[in-house]
Amino acid sequence: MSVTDSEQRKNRILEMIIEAYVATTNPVGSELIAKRLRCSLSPATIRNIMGELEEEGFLRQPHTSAGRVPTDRGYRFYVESVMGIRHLSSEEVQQLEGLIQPEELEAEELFDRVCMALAEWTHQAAFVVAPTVKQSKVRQIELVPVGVHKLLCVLVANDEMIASHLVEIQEPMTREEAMALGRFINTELVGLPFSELVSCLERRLLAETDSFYYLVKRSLTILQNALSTEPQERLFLEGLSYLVSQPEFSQKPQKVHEMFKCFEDQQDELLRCLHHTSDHKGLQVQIGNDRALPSLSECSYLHAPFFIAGELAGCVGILGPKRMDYARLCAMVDGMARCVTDVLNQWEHS
Amino acid sequence: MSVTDSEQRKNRILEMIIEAYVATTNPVGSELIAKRLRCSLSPATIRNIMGELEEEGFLRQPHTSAGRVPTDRGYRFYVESVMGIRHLSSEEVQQLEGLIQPEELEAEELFDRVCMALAEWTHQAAFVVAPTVKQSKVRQIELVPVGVHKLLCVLVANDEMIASHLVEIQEPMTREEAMALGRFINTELVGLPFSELVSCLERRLLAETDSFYYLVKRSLTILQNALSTEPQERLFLEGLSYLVSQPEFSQKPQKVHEMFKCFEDQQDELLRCLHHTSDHKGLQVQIGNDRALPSLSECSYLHAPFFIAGELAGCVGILGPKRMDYARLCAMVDGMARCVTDVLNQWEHS
DNA sequence: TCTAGCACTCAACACTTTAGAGTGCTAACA
DNA sequence: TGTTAGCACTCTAAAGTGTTGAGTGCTAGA
Repeated sequence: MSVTDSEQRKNRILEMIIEAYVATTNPVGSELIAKRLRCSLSPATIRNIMGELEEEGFLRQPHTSAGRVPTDRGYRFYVESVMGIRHLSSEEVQQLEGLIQPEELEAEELFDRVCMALAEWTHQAAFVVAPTVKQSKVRQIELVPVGVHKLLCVLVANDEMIASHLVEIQEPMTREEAMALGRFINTELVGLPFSELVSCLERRLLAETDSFYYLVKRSLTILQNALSTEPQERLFLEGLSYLVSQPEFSQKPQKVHEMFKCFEDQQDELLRCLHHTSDHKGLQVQIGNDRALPSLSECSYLHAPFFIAGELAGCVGILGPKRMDYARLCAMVDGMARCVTDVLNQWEHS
Repeated sequence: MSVTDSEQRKNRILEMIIEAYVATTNPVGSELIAKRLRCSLSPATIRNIMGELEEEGFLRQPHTSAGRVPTDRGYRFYVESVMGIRHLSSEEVQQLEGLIQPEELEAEELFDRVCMALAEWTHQAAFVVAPTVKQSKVRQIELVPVGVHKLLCVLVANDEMIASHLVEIQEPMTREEAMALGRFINTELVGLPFSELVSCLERRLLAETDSFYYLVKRSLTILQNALSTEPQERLFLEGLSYLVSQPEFSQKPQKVHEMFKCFEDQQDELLRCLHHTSDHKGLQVQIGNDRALPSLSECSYLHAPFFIAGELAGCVGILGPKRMDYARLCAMVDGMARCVTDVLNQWEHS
């Protein structure tokens, strides 16, 4: 038997162990695997191989007389080298698009639906990290006086994102003044990234010779105020009940409490974590994460990016116990991300 | 000993049992109560009284040789007749106002903060049922064309509530047309309740002689669309981790899963439930609720209304296990509700 | 009307036993 | 050299047993 043959067999056995464990939550013994292999190998041989896999750090035994359980490293190896990702058929993707296609036009509504649909579909806690206007460029900004000392500032980005913020203003502003200011903003600032608006206006203000000095100053105050409350990105989170009902957590209420505390109080941390590992490469799998978020050390999350006009815009993903059906769920998350990209780009062109 | 004396004593003992049980989660025995009463009665006498309380349905025994535990009826009686509500001092209310007073001006932000602050303060899951523009009257409506086929419809109510909805329009609309339509709406419809806008416009449309026929028709389409996606009221929910960590639930993962499923999928039902029992009378306590929401049968919730311009606007409350410190929590919820009323009315007058 | 005393009940805990699942090792076999 | 049967060994989970102690209800007497 060649070296690669033996390696292949080992991988196959690791795969079977992981799949059996994921399905049953029970440590997997040599006999079960032998049975599944239809007598091509005896339990004793399987045991030898399992011993090797344990030495290499892919498996471990909860106790002497128990079967084997995958380690983080085992899962990781499985995800990266062993499992096959089934891609969704185009019919499945179309069905999915029907599911999330909202009648309304607001991006927020779409992301919310995507998140709920993903949770419902995978029976796992699902999340969406969504972009906000702050990541795009100005298409249009409208100022609507509301009452005497308030101004509703509507920010429209070139990728259909919309945000509106109420801003307090010291001196009252008439509708005409608001329109003049709006005209100024919409001729001078269109096309700039929202993230650079403030610094750009500040620069113009320093060069005091600007003939629009007063307009620049006033827009700066308002936009600074409006943009300060606009987050960089938004997190949608749904289906937490699925997380609670996982057998590995239902015996550890302490763990569940920690996780929920984390969702409530550490959203920034959580976002940073998801964002940090997300890049253009596509689907990502994170198995456990002791360093960044100890409360989620017993969880895995997997997420895939979606794009607007070819640019990375955000990601969709799920969060579950380490013991999850990676092959199936990867396909689903990946499919959903593609689907979101499709829908967003249909919007773009409409 | 007169009848009322004996009744008073019985109530005192019920009170002590409930308070001891709330504090420890353990069934309460006669000896403990006797000790707390500083030897004014012997355990045997207490036992007799406890026996009576059990016959009357206020207490029950988990098993023969256990202490007593309050029944729903026991809690109810305690809340209605026995416990004393301490009201918050004005300093405490002021402190509270400092805590929730947001720097931003949006009502949504306020309610969100109130909800989080209440959860943090009480260490219970907290909720706010908040009004939307649909419950108020039109102060101002602005139409902002966004792109070619979209219109942002900003609804400003006379009580500072603001909502904006993106509406798809068939025929493109210029900025001038939008302004004309806006002028029409803001002269003709101001002061009407948002809930009656559509029917009012429909009536005018039937009387075809209206000289503004075209404007009426166009506003109807737009407002119908904008208002259809505006909910009647919004539910804010925070601090669910506190619910998870209650000892009575941490042993019943099934229950926790049901509760979370309910929060995720039955928000309407939940809202209806909270709204139904909320009225002008003030603080309300619901102990268990088997009929309406079986998933929350093990929970109590208590909530107090807040007002805008003297009108019932919504409520704030908490949700926890039946075994909760009603006296303390009632005072807190009541205080928070008053505080919200104060803040909202300060806004109103500013 | 209250209380001391007593018999009774039952959950909780510690302890023991047993069954069985699974292992590692060894010697024999292909 | 890789595979396998056999066997001793380990350890958990479940079931059974005995003991303890908290708490009760009842009764008779103050």
